Amino acid sequence: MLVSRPMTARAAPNAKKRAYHHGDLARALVTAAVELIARRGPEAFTLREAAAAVGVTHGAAYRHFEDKQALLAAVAEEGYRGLAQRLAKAALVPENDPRQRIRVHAAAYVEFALERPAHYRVMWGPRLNEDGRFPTLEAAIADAFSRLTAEIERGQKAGAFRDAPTRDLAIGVWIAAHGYVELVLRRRLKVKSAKVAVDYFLSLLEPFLDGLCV
Amino acid sequence: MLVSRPMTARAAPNAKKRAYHHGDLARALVTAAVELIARRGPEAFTLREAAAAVGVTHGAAYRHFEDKQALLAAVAEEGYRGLAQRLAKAALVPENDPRQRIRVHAAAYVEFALERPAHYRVMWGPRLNEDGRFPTLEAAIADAFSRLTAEIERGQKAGAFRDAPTRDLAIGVWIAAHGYVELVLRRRLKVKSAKVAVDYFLSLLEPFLDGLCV
DNA sequence: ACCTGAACACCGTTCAAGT
DNA sequence: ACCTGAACACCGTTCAAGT
Repeated sequence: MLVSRPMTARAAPNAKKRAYHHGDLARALVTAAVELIARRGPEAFTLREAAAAVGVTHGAAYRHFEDKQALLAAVAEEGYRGLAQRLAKAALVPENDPRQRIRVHAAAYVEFALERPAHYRVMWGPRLNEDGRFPTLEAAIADAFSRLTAEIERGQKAGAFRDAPTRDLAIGVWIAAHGYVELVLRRRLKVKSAKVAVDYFLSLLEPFLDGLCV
Repeated sequence: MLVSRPMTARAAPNAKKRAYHHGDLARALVTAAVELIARRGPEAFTLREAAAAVGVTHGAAYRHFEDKQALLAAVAEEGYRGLAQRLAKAALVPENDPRQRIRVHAAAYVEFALERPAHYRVMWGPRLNEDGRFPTLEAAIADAFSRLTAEIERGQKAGAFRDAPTRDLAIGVWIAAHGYVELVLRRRLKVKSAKVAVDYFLSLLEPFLDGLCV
């Protein structure tokens, strides 16, 4: 986790210690990386460009991140935190029908991914799955996923959902949502707009929801 | 430096045009790429190493492939052809229950992916989705997917599946299978063996199958 | 402690030149 | 026509040196 420093990038109007010290270079690099990735895609992203974007030599990044993957892990982590927030917001809808609540959560997931396709792809980056190398990332993933589990549990407690392992049903929603997002992002499925994409996903989910509800 | 150069399987046994002509360099590069990727992962794969593996200068690859992506597209295409074959084999099971037939197809998909995780990841490579750049790849994808559609149609004609658009139900199976594979390959889900992974997937699919069947 | 500047060992891509 | 050899413009990573 990042330790707060006296000076942040956007504060200090007449700061003078910019000579070679940056306020919070780690944070600034992540922010720059998120923006660069959103603009030009994860494949085009380079450490050097991120460093240049915050006005620093590329070697400086290694004082804060072990390597490029570590920076990407931080980017992914921020993504999962945003996803968790979005799902938390979904949980606040004034709706009591458990089935409809699952729809709202599933829609929130897909919406989030399609709003930031490049960032979402970093969240599934190939080098982010090395056994326990990025524990805070794993925690963020678990936290986001727990929102789905909590919602399934709610429906089960209300007696609306089938009596199967809660976690398994939550994974069922997750694989459907993620699989769908991939099909769209990889253009296996052409969609005219994000809204159409979300509605179509909800229609695909209907058989599962029928099976989910008792 | 002596590099062994395996002739392609169907090439002339005692061809002598090795001077600087290769029998079928395009094919050989794809084969070498598939093997390298399987051994060291898609991220570590380089054009130069593939060229070296077949005993040719890296620049030579450009006589046969426009760029690295074109070679990867050929690798992906071969993957989808293998997947289509596997699904075709699944369709031959002596089983008439439509629901069980879908299980067999879904299991075949996941098995295939987990047998060759690196190759499977190339099949979903980020640069393979550019509008119509690789038409033969797109055809191979469509062919593989059509096996799922055909199976859903079969069940619908038998009156076993719900009366929803055939394609939508097939996509439902696809997103579940692909989403699940991703969770496993990206270690979001830990599985002890491929067999356990397949069985677990089938259990996750049950709610969908309940909703699919009328 | 934090960053620079220069180096290193790689890449993908291009292209004149050979055969 | 097909391939080589050398070049080009990049990468990620490392590290002595500056402040």
